[in-house]
Amino acid sequence: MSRTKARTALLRELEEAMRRSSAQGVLYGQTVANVAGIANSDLECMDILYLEGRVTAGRLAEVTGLTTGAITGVVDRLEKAGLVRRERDENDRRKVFISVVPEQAMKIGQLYVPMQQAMEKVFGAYSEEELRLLLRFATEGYKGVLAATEALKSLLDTPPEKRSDLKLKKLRR
Amino acid sequence: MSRTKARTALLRELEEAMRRSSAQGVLYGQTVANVAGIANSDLECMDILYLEGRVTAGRLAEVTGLTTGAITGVVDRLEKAGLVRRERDENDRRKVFISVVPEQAMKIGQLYVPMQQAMEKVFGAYSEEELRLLLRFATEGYKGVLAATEALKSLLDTPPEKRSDLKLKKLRR
DNA sequence: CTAAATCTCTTAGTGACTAAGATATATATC
DNA sequence: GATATATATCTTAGTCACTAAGAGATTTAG
Repeated sequence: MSRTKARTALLRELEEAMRRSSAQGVLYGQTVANVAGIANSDLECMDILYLEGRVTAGRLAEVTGLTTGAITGVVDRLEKAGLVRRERDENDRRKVFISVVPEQAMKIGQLYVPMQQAMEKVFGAYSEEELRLLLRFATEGYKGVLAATEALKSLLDTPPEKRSDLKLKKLRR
Repeated sequence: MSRTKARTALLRELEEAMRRSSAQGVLYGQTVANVAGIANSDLECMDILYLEGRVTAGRLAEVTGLTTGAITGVVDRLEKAGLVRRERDENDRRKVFISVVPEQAMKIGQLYVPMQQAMEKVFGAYSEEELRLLLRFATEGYKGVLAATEALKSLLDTPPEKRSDLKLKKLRR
């Protein structure tokens, strides 16, 4: 019994700690956007472009969950800031590929240096085996949160009379 | 050397996994706000109220980094939704305390159930000792990110000519 | 008692977003 | 090959949460 209680307390602490560090991570991202002088969504798109390389406007809309109209605005701003370029696909001229301008984008990359250094320092204190445990946890955690998100979204498709009587708005993705 | 390389690769994977799960966590929060039919900041304030209990409008502005004007809007919306109540401080009648209406707020709490279940399931696969490691990591990680955020913000106070030539906007916190 | 400080709210203006539809191009059908 | 349908992006009009600045209202200091 005492064993179980200790574990319960540990789990609560863990949840709290995870929440806090996650919230702080969000704040870091917002600060990066602020310092770079771009909107939050703009930074998110830069991130996607960095991960996926050359990507169409429609794909950005898909991944971010924004409308194509909003993406037009995002790309306009990023282009004006010299961070990305629009390139029409020569095979399918309806498509517009967005690609980063590496020299400019690198300046944004610089803003992640403090974070990387902090993380290096933290990771430095762990053995390789411990790091593997952390990796396993991060991977499983991601899957768990993804599943939870889907579960939550599916509430929206449940007819309202079968749900709690919260006032609900349409979800936009 | 091969040892070092393996570790480097592990670290990269870890960073990537952390980033992904963190991004998914943000998405979960946005989904909660969407399902509840309130704005993101409104949910953040509910969160603070839940953690800190009865809190003044000014304190909400402080913690969220929003202006007091924005908080007036947040509280207006939350009050209209029946989630919080405004109460004037009888000792200092300039102050307005905000407190949650438990019955209504509980409905929002329900929206975190899928997440909690997912997390329980993930945590279930770990021994108590492993959980302690995760807690240590989460705690240290939080501190690291916090420090990194401060370091990044301090760039803003550095005179522009000593910084990279990024176009910068004023930060708002 | 008056001046300054503190706390919230109001006002005017801005920027990112959505929904709906316009435009341009590509694909399928007869 | 012409016409209809589908696809990809952009445009337009309107909305909503936000900021900056300052207007009450009340408290604290001199």
